[in-house]
Amino acid sequence: MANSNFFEQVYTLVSQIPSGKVATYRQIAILLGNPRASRTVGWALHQLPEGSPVPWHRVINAQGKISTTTITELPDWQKILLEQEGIRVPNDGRIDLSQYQYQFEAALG
DNA sequence: ACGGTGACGAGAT
DNA sequence: TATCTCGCCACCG
Repeated sequence: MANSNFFEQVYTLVSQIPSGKVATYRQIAILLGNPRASRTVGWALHQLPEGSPVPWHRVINAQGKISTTTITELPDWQKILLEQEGIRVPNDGRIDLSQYQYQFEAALG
């Protein structure tokens, strides 16, 4: 179908993450069969338009921290969104993955 | 077809 | 533990 692109698969997978849970770029990459394509996963989310229904804010790096390097506003914005969903973000910015990381059970449909 | 790009990751210092 | 460096790979013009 139209969703054979790597990007589309990323979007589909990220859309499965429920409110209050998070996933890592590496986790997504592994589920898509490319353990080393984590950068591409991040890039795919970077390309999302502003009004996208994809919950991009629920994806963080393997350290449990918010990435969003150069873009100034996004880090705080993403933190706010996560806290609104009940995720506790410590002062050092490290989210407890053992508590909040979502385990994709059924992956793609 | 080719090379630059980039919300990453892991190892080295 | 904090930083720095380098390798990775799909997308786009």
